[in-house]
Amino acid sequence: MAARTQALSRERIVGAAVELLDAAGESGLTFRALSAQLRTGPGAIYWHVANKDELLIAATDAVLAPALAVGGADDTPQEAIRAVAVAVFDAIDGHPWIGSELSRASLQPAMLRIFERIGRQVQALGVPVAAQFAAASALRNYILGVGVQNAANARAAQPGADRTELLETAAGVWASLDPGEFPFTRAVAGQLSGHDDRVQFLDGVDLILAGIAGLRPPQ
Amino acid sequence: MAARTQALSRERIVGAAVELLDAAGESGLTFRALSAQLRTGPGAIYWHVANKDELLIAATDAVLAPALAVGGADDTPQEAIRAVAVAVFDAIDGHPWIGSELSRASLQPAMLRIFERIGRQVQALGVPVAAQFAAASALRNYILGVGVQNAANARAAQPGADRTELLETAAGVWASLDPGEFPFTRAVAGQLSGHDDRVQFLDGVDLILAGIAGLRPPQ
DNA sequence: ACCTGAACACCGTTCAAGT
DNA sequence: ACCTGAACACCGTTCAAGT
Repeated sequence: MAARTQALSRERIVGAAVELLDAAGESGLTFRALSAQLRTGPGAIYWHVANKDELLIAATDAVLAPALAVGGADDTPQEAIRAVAVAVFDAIDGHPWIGSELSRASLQPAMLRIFERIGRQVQALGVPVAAQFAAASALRNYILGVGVQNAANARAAQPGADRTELLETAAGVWASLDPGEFPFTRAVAGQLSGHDDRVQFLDGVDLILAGIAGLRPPQ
Repeated sequence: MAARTQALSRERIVGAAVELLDAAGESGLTFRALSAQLRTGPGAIYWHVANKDELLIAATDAVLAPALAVGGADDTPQEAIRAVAVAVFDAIDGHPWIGSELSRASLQPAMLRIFERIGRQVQALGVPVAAQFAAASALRNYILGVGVQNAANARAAQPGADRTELLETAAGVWASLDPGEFPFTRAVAGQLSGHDDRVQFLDGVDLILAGIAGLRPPQ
């Protein structure tokens, strides 16, 4: 069968939006570019999607929802939390625009999914009910903070750069700061360029998990 | 002396930008609105500021730098870290646009200031050198995550709403989620509307501080 | 019900021309 | 050195008109 123009649908629109965002970043997604790729007019998209915000939220969820389907049934709660954290980290690494998008709407489905996944494991850890909300929030906020930070790093650099190059650049800026005003930041600049930020991200998760462990009543 | 048109300057431009952002949010800052308020043409601003990104970074730093000048000399490291965290939290509460802006550029001065302040206190806590970077990063990432989240909440609601109203709205959404898919989020929805999110923010800081305490070698 | 594409009301940014 | 403001190259979104 010959290739034929497919009918427009919300799914096709969201899929094309993800492609544009991956290929050209946040500024690459315009209704004109999107409608050109879909071989239609810009107005057609509005029949399936209310506006650009809704499109961005849908694109974020389309990438994150499958990424969050990780972790075996026999994981410990700590392992399951690390698995969620790594899934979000890697999704943002592969699609930096997600990092900025997650920070635009707090009740978007992707954010709720992350919170829910973490919260169940916090329950499984035996954290008292009154402290579960704070514990799950702390983990989610940390993960969101790292993701946003990494997305900003990626946006600041040239499109092709990988994480190692980004860290080199940041290390250079840190090392050139005023020693009187930024002694600490300068002192740790060396660690920045050598380290694996994925490992350090998980160290931070473990730090919070260690704090959460202290919330558990003595058995 | 009669009021007279002041000469344009970077400071006046940044000050007017902060006023516009506070009054009308991120979408309120345009070069046309800004130049109208400064009684000049849009092109004049470009003599003092390279572009809109630089203007936003300068506006963020103009609000955060003085806010970070808190804390007495006799604070414990923990107290000093909490003071920095609260300063950032309150600055974002009063100027929600800062929350989004902080997430746009990782090497901007406001972000570096926060990291430096926290890092010095982490040193003072006696954390081993090799772990200082991870500890300071974890705290900064958590603070950034909360700030971004709160800014998103504020943007989602009507301009006048205070934090209590925002939480009520979120609690309503959470309570209406599918029980099969979101049991944890639904279960804690009740805690959301009753609690003080400023207190809970500090609970999260304490959680990380507790984890960091475990990094200290036994004396 | 769904698509078309011109038109509207904006943007950030540039730049020749002024003082 | 600094300011002016028209103009350029875009945006998101709407809507009459089509099928």
